[in-house]
Amino acid sequence: MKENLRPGGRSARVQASVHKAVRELLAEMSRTDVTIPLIAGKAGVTPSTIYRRWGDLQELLADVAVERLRPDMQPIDAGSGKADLEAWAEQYAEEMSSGPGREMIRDVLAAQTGENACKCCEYTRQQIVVIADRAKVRGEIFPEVDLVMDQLVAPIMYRILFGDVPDSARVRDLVTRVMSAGGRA
Amino acid sequence: MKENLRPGGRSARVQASVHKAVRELLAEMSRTDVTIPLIAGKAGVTPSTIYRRWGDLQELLADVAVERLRPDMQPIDAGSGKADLEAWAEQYAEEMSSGPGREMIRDVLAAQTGENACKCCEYTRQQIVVIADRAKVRGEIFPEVDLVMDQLVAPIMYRILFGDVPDSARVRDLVTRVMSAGGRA
DNA sequence: GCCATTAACGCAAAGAATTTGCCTTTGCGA
DNA sequence: TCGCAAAGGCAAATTCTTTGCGTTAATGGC
Repeated sequence: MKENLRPGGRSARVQASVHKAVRELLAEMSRTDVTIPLIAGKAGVTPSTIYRRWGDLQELLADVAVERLRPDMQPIDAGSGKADLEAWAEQYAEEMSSGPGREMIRDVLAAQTGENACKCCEYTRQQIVVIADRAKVRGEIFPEVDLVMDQLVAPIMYRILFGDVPDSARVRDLVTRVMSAGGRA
Repeated sequence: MKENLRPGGRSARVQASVHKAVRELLAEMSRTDVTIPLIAGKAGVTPSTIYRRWGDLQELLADVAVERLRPDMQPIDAGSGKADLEAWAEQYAEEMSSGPGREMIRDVLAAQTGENACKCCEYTRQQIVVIADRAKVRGEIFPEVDLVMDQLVAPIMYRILFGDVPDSARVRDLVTRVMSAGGRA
């Protein structure tokens, strides 16, 4: 794979217009009504182009979803590691358990390629790393990033995926627990 | 929904033969090659029957997957709460991270109906409850079931879903942590 | 036990999506 | 500039999905 995605390339243009078409269609109709011929029409390409590049609708949706799941900013600085983590976790839980959030996660996980799911996990991890680094610079005690992934991110995501939306109180509990459980310099 | 599934009913027969056909087809070919007409042919029904009952392939696969994810036995008794949990968690992680295991989870999560995912989570929870009850009968200290779900099951599942297969050592660490973290009578 | 009711299925035709072969265009490097 | 290789357009063939209508099987009242 050569990943011919230089800004001016034809591949890049096609990808951009197809992604844009998907985002617009998802915004204006139900996910189950979106089809590849529809996307192709809106994007100004032929369906066969999409089939050849993405294989099927599932993969295309996963591709678009993972892009939308990329954080668009650093976690806000709330003054301390715990406050940072609390603020971040609440926002994360809220975004991910919203209708569109759940659909994006589903799209990412439903794709055959595990690659997109990895990316998605990596984005989250990076956010935690930023918070952890900030805490370390302040000289605070902060748990290992892996511990936060296991004890905070994983439970939030598990509940969202398996039917039970976590509320703010529970998220705060999780934060408190992870902060007291594995702290170290 | 009336759930006309008495053993002798026609609905029950159709469901059984369709499920069986799906299981057999999944065993002998790739998931992406399985189609509804194929299943219908093998099950001895017409495709329209399947479309009307399940809606699409995704829902049917989810239906079959959740059935296969139902535990077929109680967690083994290894002598103590911690040993029970360790044995159970290792087996769970292994089954779920195997190729077929991952596919079943994906199928369940990819379906639009969250119902199947809930069931799946409930099955797991029940297994933990059994282990917890057994520990309590023995007079042992054992953590709350919710805590075990958050700190053991969720991390295992998160890693499986988002690309990183947990090995035995990590599973044991998780068990140790949850046993020491939240123990109570 | 028999008949009316209704939900589910089979069949087949119509409609929509997917695959594929072949040709053209585009971007890249010699 | 030219040739090469990768990607896209087009259209035909195939396959899947939807739907209307008639039939069958299970259920409940009598």
